[in-house]
Amino acid sequence: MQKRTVRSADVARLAGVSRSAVSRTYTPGAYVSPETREKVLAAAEMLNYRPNAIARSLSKQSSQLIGIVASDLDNPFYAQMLSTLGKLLQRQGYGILLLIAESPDIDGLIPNLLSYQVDGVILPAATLGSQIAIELQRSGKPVVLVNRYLSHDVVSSVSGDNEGGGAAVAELLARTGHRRVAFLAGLADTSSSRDRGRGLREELARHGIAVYAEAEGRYEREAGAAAARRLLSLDPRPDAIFCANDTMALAALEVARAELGLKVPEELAIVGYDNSEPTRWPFYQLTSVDQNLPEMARIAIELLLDKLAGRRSGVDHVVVPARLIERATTRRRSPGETRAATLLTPASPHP
Amino acid sequence: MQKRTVRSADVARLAGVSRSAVSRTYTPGAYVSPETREKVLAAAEMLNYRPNAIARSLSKQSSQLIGIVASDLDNPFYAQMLSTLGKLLQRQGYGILLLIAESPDIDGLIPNLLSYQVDGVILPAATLGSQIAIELQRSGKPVVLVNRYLSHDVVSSVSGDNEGGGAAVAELLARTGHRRVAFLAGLADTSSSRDRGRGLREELARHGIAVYAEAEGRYEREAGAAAARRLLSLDPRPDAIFCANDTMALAALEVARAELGLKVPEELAIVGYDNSEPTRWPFYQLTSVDQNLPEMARIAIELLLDKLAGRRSGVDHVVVPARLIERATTRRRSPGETRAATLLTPASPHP
DNA sequence: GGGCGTTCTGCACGCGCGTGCAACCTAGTG
DNA sequence: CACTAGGTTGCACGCGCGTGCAGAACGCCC
Repeated sequence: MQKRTVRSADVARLAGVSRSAVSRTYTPGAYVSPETREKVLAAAEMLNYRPNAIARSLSKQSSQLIGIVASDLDNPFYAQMLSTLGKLLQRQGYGILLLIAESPDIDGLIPNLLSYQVDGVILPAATLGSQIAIELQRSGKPVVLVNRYLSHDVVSSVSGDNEGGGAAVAELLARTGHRRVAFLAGLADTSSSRDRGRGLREELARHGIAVYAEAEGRYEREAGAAAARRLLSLDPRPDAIFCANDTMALAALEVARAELGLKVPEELAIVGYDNSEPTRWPFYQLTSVDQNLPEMARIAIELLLDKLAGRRSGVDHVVVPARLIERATTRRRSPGETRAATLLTPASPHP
Repeated sequence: MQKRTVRSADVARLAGVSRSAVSRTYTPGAYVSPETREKVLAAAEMLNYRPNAIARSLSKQSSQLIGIVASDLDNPFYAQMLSTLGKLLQRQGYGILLLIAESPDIDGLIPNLLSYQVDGVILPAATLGSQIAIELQRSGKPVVLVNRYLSHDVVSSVSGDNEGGGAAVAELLARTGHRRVAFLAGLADTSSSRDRGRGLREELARHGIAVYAEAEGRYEREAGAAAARRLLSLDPRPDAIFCANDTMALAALEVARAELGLKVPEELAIVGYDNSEPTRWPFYQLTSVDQNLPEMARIAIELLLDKLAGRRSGVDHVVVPARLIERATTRRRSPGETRAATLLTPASPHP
């Protein structure tokens, strides 16, 4: 049990040096003779001294804290994103100030973040109000958006190649003979959903095919199932559905199999997005698109730290390539197409 | 773009009052006349002033920050636990300092947490070294363990009623005529796995049944599947498997159905733990045990805040009742047992 | 008019640490 | 021995804010 907080002055007294010497011992690249440093460290050890980061922050005008605004942690993609971002930041010596976005008053919580003088902010969220990002940016702090970008070139971002992912899906579906391809969108006002749809549409068009039908499933299971039912009740029925995320794709798969008795992929192909864990489960084997989350996280951190270090200024938009992962809910390509297939068929998600 | 950080002195000057008046305006329960407060708020608004929480922390010797050590965010249970804890803390005006536990050097990161002068720490993790908790406790900060407890009465904790959960499963399996009940354990050195096993064992014993076999699946999918294969290759085969979490239970279910062609629940009953989302998916319909996560989170926060406010001292261990959720992977009770069944068959997880 | 209580304000110090600057010490050189 | 350069150290101030204390302003009553 710690009686009283140990200050650098206590260490200095015990070591027989000045407080400055203690401070410098803990400041990389400061002038301290080896002997002094030894004495200080010994005394610190004895007193169980830890520099007070709060005081340091105040003095140095930098908290070594990064704010992360998390939302949608029920979604494994964002949970893992948070975990990965956090690990990377920790390794760089940063602390993480976490803000859980609740629908009502995110705006009320952001100032709270700022009041702790975070050095920068990461916003990993497709569904977060853009207002926040702009406001943060205006406060002068480095901000990086993950998995969303703003049309006005105001805030830096890193996102997956949603358009490319959609296009890859279109290419596969077209080549394997589908002509009535439906799109099950996520949230209408997210760039991710829009771009996946656009990629699909444009690549299909290149093959002389139009998107057969569209519905919105808000990225959720129930809404996705309902949308799938609507799509599958069309006459003639779609022969393929591209869903803007895995959650909706799995729901669609269950509707198709259990409710309608459809054979997948023979009568209906289904493709998801995110390459989440359940896609690999034997009952599903869902063809999906991998976003390369680790790379997205890595780049987000890189962007942010570069800005902090003044190595980079201005606004960047980085797009991370996506990868189509073919599994059992889509038809195999015919042998004659092996070459094209090689480009897109992966062994492991990311080598 | 903020030119320079706005200090309380700037506000004071503009408002024509002293710096103290500004400070008191932002301190609930301090003496300020309504007119002064008005002037201050107007000036603050004009300058876009936000009190510097770092400086406040230093001065008040309290950071209003709670440390949360997160691990296993891939597990939806812990992801949601983090989310819930975070929301509750935010509503109470606390900030969250997040630490992602990485296997190698958690011990190296904890001091980092402490150096930011967190007011308290929450450790939601079954697999986290107990050493850390004890060390934290020794630093004099309030600590609450979630979903794990230490045998020595040293650190406060809140956990689910693992023993009761295991017992409820035993009761169900015994009543529905099973005699060869296997236990698929999680990690051997976690209290959660041990207690679930003990509850099962003791309640089965009360029905004159011994646990038929045991295996360890480390709470993971692959290891769980392997363990399930081992259990199911016994002769005679178990007629029920209780798995220490849903992940392993789903894996076992797939092994049973897809690899061995077993009919569930006719030939084999399977029960999981956590009542996670996939248990509700139509393909699985897994009987499971709900831990009442929201209640666990609520109590964890309550314990911590009570300690912070000095309303509670000493060590508490709170156990939150668990609830058996019967679905399609276990047999229905016979009509004669309706009364007993009512006790345990839930409509919704928690009313 | 004087005394007193109430309400509010400002002063000044402290929270724990970083760091520019000057002073100090040592060794080396002429 | 005098002098200088280089290496170390300590002093003192600042980071932005909270708060005890003394005093000011005001109103009230005798």
